[in-house]
Amino acid sequence: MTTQRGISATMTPAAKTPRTERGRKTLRLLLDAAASEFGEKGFHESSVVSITQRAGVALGSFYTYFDSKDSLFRALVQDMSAQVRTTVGPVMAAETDRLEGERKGLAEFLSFVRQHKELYRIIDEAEFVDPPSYRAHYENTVAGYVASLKDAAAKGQVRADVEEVHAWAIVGMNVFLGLRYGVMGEDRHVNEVADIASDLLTNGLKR
Amino acid sequence: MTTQRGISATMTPAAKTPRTERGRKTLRLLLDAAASEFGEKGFHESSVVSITQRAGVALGSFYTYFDSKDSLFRALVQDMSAQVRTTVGPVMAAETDRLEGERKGLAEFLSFVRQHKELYRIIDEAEFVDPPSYRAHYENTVAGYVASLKDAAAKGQVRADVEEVHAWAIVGMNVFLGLRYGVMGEDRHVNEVADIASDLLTNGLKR
DNA sequence: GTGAAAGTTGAACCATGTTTCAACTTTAAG
DNA sequence: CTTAAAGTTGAAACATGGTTCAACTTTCAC
Repeated sequence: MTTQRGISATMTPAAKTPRTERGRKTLRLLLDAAASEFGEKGFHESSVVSITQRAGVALGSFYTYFDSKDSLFRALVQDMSAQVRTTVGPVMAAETDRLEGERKGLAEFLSFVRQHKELYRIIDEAEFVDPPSYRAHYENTVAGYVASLKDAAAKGQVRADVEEVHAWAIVGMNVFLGLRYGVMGEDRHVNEVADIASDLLTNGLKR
Repeated sequence: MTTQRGISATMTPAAKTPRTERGRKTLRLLLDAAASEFGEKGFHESSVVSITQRAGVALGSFYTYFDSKDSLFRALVQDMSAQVRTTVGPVMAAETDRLEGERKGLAEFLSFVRQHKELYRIIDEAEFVDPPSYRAHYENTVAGYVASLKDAAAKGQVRADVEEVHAWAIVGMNVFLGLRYGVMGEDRHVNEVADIASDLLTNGLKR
């Protein structure tokens, strides 16, 4: 479940930039350890001590790279939010038909969640630990949906009256499907779920 | 935002039952104070000291009624979960047509959330403080949806193939609409949102 | 009225965990 | 090589806040 990744371009000064190779390595160790720890125990049950132990680094070293436990969490949320966007976005955009893009996008999202359960949980907890990050994450997501839905409407691919309410509804749908069929259990095939949801979204519930 | 309510029948032994009138009054003071405090600050920022201060009761009295801060939280989640069900359920059930029931139910849910922002937030945090309660809350909700959708399908009111995936999708939709148009902002009329969502759910996105 | 049960009180105890810091080691540029 | 900057270390200071408890007050059934 450990995510091997570098320090992305979107990583803000939440983390103090290391100057040497050794420093970069230590920072990455801390970030990966934190992702696992937060994912398993949640923010408040996680401790800096335990994170540094996981990382195989001394307690004091933590404060070479982060101002506080909170600032580490903030860094992680931003990193993860960006990861979701850059993973799912392109898959959706690649499709010319918006509804087909939605289906493919949901399948990709479910796979992503299954591979990154810990990161998914981190975003959820941001609602309480760092509300602005949480809001920003969903507002960004929804804004993207509104734009792309209006675009599709102009092309006649979906109904003409799409707006913000539809976008929130769709995002909520996807988030809960991710929670149930990504995090809570994997008792359904990703494509099966995506097909059913896509059909519901396209044609509605009426018979 | 303070919810004046008695000790409901569904309240489990999480709280020690008081034997006198005076005791019942104190317990109610503590529950109401806790609902406000958890709603404003979240579980971990809330303290037993502060809750007892709000309630105008001595610190030690808290432990006359609850084993721990956790057990208080658990009592609150159960109480609130039941409140949502008993408020929204009947409104939905009163309608003979399932799709119309869904519209009315969502409108009722949005109103409920606006009046009980603090309780809504408490359920969300249960994902981290008390996962079993959280799971139970949504699994109960979804189970109810599945049953009622299958019932409607038998009557020919909705498509015949409705199943669990649809239910999770609908619940996710409603939860996010509640988050956005109930908690985050009230910039839309409850009925407007319910109408749009209901239309989407009935007819889908295709033009 | 009376006394045993119920309820109240808040200081003290205790556990946990964040943050600081001064001595020490490693790195890498010149 | 040399040495200043970067990085490391972990014990200790510090802060917070949950929980206990023994003395005290109120309630209410008889």
